[in-house]
Amino acid sequence: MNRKKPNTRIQQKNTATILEAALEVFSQFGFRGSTLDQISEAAGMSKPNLLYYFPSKEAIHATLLEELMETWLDPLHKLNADGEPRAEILDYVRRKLQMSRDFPRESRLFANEILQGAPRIGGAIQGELKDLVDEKSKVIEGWIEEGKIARVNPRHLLFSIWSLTQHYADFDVQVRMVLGGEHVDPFPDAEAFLDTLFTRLLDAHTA
Amino acid sequence: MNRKKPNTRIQQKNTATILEAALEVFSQFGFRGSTLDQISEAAGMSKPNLLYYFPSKEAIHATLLEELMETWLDPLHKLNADGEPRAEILDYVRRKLQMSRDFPRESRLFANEILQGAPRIGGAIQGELKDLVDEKSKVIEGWIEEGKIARVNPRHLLFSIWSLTQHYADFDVQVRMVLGGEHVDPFPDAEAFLDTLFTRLLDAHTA
DNA sequence: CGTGAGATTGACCGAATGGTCAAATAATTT
DNA sequence: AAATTATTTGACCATTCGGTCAATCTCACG
Repeated sequence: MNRKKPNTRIQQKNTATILEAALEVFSQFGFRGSTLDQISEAAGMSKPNLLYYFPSKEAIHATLLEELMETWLDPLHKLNADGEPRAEILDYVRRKLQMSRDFPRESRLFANEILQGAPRIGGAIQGELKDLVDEKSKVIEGWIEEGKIARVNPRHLLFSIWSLTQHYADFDVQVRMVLGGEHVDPFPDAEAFLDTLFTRLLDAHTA
Repeated sequence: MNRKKPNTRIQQKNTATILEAALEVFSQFGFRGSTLDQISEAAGMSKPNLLYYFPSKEAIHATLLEELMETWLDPLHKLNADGEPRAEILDYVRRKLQMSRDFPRESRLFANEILQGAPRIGGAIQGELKDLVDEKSKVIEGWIEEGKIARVNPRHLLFSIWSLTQHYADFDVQVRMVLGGEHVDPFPDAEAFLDTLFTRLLDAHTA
């Protein structure tokens, strides 16, 4: 009766396999640039079998984006108003950078969606994300008023954290090409750089 | 005889119209996600007419990317080793941000290409761009050694400038949604924020 | 073992895609 | 104005696309 929840082990395994393959493909080519044949090949099963587990290409994509939004908002949720301001923000930066390292495909999936005008997650952006940003901006504003961190535009501070950290996932290819060999791991240097950057930004003339 | 250069006025006008339309479409949907029908409709001419001026979909895309690379490298070229370090870098940031405001589609076209693994401009990235970055990194390194700016990783400094400025073009939709109304212009605040950010980053403990 | 529900796929469909071609139209030249 | 050349497009083609379907295969359970 319930068509949505995977019940048997086979169903669980296959939906997971499909979503994994779809993430690989969608994150690289975007929704319209990806084909069910690509996904089915990546998943190692026939195209009709994909559509046995998901009603359509769009349903697969939608499921991925749904899961993504949770993962995506989580690090910001953890920004604790009662914590030590500098440490809270620097930890947030580190968590976001870690996500770029560990889940680059998710980052690219998100980037693709936004690049195309957020046609499928515009609601979540204007709703959940905006609300969360409003809330956390007030927290940051409070820290500024208390003199705990230097004065900055809170919303643009968040934008800067997103862009700087996601850059290492979304533009990974460029980063590695510019740095030289492909064997190079940019992340240690990136973390050190971002640490320095945000420390200097937030500590400025805060004795 | 010469099939590459637009000679007559009609040719010049039409190739320009086509490239303009193609930029609009490719920048939103990426190469594989865009269709010749979309482009021909956006250009206000028939599909066979597109292919009268360009041999293929790929040729249109390639032409756009070629033009783009010049535009893209130009601001960094202007970073002057003999100028005042802080002003040079801040001017570079402002130029890049201005490009995000004035040429957001070019930025998205570039982002799409990199997201897909830079299959068509990988060469230019490993060649021209890497060389330019190597050169300018030495300049920045020199400024650091002279004590003109605070110590930072020059390459990651450049990455940070790219990511922060391009974010306002590539993620424009998200930025506007999070900030509230669509009538809001994020750029004045963005410029002020980036000014502050890089000033604090580069001035730190440089008496 | 048998059987029936669940899982899998080859063959196929209509629509869309990149691209061709011949015929028509508009400029340009003589 | 006639002839030549450049431009434009409707009709078409082969391929690929998302999706369907009927026919199989598999496997848990009696």
